[in-house]
Amino acid sequence: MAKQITSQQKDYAQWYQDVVREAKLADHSPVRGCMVIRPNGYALWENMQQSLDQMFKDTGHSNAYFPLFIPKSYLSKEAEHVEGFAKECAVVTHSRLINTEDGKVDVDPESELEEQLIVRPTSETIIWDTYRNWIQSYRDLPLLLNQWANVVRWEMRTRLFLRTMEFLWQEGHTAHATKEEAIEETERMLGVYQTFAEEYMAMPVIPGLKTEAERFAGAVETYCIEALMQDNRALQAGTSHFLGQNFAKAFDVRFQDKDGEEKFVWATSWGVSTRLIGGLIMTHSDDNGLVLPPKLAPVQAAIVPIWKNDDEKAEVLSYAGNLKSALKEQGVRCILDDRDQYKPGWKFAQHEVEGVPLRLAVGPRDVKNGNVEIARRHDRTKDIVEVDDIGQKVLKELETIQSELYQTAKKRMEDNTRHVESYDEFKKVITEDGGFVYAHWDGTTETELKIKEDTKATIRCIPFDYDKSEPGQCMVTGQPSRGKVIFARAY
RNA sequence: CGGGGCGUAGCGCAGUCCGGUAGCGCAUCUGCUUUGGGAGCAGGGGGUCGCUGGUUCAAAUCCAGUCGCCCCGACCA
Repeated sequence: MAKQITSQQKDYAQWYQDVVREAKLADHSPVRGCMVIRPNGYALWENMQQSLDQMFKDTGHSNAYFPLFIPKSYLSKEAEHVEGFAKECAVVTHSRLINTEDGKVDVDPESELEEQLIVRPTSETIIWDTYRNWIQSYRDLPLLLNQWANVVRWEMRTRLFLRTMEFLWQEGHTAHATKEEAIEETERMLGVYQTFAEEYMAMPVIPGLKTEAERFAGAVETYCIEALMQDNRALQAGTSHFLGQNFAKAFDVRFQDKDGEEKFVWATSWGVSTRLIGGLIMTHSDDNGLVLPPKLAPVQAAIVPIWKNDDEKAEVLSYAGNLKSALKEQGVRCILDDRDQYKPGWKFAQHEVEGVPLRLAVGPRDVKNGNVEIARRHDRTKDIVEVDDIGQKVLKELETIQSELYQTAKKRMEDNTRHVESYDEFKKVITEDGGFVYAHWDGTTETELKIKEDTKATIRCIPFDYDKSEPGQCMVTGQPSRGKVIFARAY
């Protein structure tokens, strides 16, 4: 039925691209590595934004906006930070174009900038430079800001939503008087991300700590949530960083504490991006196209009327109109697809490939019998139900779907999480099964890199229950290990 | 940056080997019939064949450049 979608089994990467295209989420732009987010994709992002934004507000944060351009010199102020991002920065060097004789345009060599500008790959530097001016006293703390923005990272290899050169995200940047408070904030926001991933995206995640090799450039600790995609590769879905006093020192952000002493502030930053859309696709969708969780679906229910002649059309549309009102009354995001130029079958297929969770079909038969046909996208089941109390019934269906999507995804993650004891076993499992693999590791970057080189697997995180797990010996070196960490091949 | 693939109508492609009026499917427009899982028939519109140069009576096709995009790897959210 699906038009142009390669099966997951045949070629998962191609399937992913096909779904993005057929569900009209995004197009490739004329510029390599950039994407045009189409209305369907952007509506999804808006719903994500809305939910997250509310959660940020509920935890005391305010939104602000910092500039796209960052003076080049700022990047050099925090040594590790610059090292992490230097290789992927877009640089603005000129400010003008001129017309050339052959009717084209060229950069005006005379417009060269005195100080070149970096297009932000992230905003720590410009924000901390600003915070210096805003923070003098402990009374100015904590400073809890977030911004919704685009950032640019000059990537070698891109994939729509998962890694593009420009992407949309939010970045929270907070300043605190004490280390403890900053760590608490880092953990709190990771919790927000976990809640969002699980309750809204219906995407189970494992929260944990990044190893030194995977840590954000400039952070003391990076916390993350890791999800497992249908092809058994891991996806870092969100990160929250405890920045210590690194940026405070680099940008000289001090405050006078209650005890009268001048101290550097403690910092955090945290972000999720349009990458989440990629994660959403690879968590729930199938060979028929996109599957969306009701809480984030731009359209939760599509009503498709069916008629043969004008008389039927009139009565079916009237019936369907009442149906729509009943759903709207319950706050269901629904559309009545009364387009005349498409046949019902075409509409069924379109809403299916675009991931609309519920389809309500009504024809003359239903009008006569007081029924509605309800079709669920995620498991492709259909039922005829009585139209009485349809609003409540639909709400209930949406709740069930949301929960079933989560349960299915969670079971898949659990079924693909394995424990190994030896390196041979590890290599076999990583290669043949993929998924999350718990194994003992001696805690050194050297061993981690060797494993990566041997198997392409990286440590996705040191899970939070690490200290509770059994000590053992590193599967590679035999050195003592405090507990098992989670490996996977990742996006 | 390596390996592979592709640039021909809005989209997907054939045509290129072997040079000879630029085609097919979908989409689009008009009309009629249709409508419970991507409708049928008839008629129409739409193209600097990525770009530059060369060979030739003649180039989408051959030759030499060049630009771009996609996929797979190395780096990364």
